[in-house]
Amino acid sequence: MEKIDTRDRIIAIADDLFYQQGFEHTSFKDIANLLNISRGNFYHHFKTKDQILSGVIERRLKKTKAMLEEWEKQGDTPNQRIKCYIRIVDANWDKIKDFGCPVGTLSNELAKLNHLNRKDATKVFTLFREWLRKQFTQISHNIDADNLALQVLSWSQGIATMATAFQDKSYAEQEISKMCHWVDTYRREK
Amino acid sequence: MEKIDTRDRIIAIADDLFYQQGFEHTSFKDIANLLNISRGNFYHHFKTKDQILSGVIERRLKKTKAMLEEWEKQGDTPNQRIKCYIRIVDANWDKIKDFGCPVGTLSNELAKLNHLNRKDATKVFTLFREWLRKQFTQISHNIDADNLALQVLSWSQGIATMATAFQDKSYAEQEISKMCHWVDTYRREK
DNA sequence: GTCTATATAATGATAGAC
DNA sequence: GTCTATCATTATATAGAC
Repeated sequence: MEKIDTRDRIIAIADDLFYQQGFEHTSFKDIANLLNISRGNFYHHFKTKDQILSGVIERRLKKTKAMLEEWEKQGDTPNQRIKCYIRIVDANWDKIKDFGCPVGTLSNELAKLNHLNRKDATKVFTLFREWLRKQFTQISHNIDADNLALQVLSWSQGIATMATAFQDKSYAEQEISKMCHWVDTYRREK
Repeated sequence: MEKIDTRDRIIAIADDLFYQQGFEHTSFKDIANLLNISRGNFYHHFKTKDQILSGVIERRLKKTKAMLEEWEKQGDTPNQRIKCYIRIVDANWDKIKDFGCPVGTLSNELAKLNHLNRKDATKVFTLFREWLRKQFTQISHNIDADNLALQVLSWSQGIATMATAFQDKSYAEQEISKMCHWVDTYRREK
């Protein structure tokens, strides 16, 4: 396991570039240059560019699952855990202001391309959605947890899009603190 | 004025295609096929593809201004006028669920491309923002009208992104009605 | 103003040597 | 597993006839 697998390195670089440049705008040449490998080498690991996309989405699903598990450990209460999600816009501000949310922007790009992997990209959203739903359920069984999960996703996506358009960090911070306060209006029953 | 200008026809088709396929994914060939003109003909009207983008953004700015003026006539109160904006997600649902919001998705695409016209695309957002700010100011001078304008934009963008990802119309309708109700918590002083 | 023909560069993808 | 050709296609863009 000492040697880093080329396939994994391709996917890791493609993940970054698909996020920062968009899927379609990223060429094999871009990835090859950053990895110092030849373009022909790609086709030993992937038959098509779409397969790289599949690999990238798979990687994002794995990373997201790992992050959600980490948040389970970090937050003692469901409210705290939900706030872990809310704060990622602030934590990743520098990237979001330039490239948007990686989940939302890929979803939008693949929608326009009518791409076969569109539904797969949505799965990343679904991971967050179900995790958030689970947290809200732990707060109370008398609330529409799935609906609240969607609201958190939606709110965050709005902030991310505004961030990319206007790059106003103070507005984002304000909205994030409002969201955190809003979450705490839902309290666990004793 | 009987003859429709080819330049205008190019921009109108490009406007649609940039929205539905993305700017970069749309080729001259795509536009030419729909217009039944030759590719070479383009360069009589535009020197580069970027100039078509500029033309499209200019067109969108004009159309947006016209729409905002129309809403000024339609709504008797600032609250009603703001709701004209809020309802466009519902009115354009069929397109938004497939292609997202034309303003937000172009803003995001040009951000990733680090495109020279990125700031111009943001101007469409700014038109809505300033118009909404004006409406909120008419409701009351004791509120942060610009901040509320941003909130309306942000909220709508979140709904649009969720629409493209999950295509759940009932959720969108619910959020829209919540927004309308929220707007009416701000009332004009007598 | 519109067309055909063409230049040029880049793309995704393949074949085969090492 | 990686490389160097190379192919076929597509893209933006140009030149010049009509």
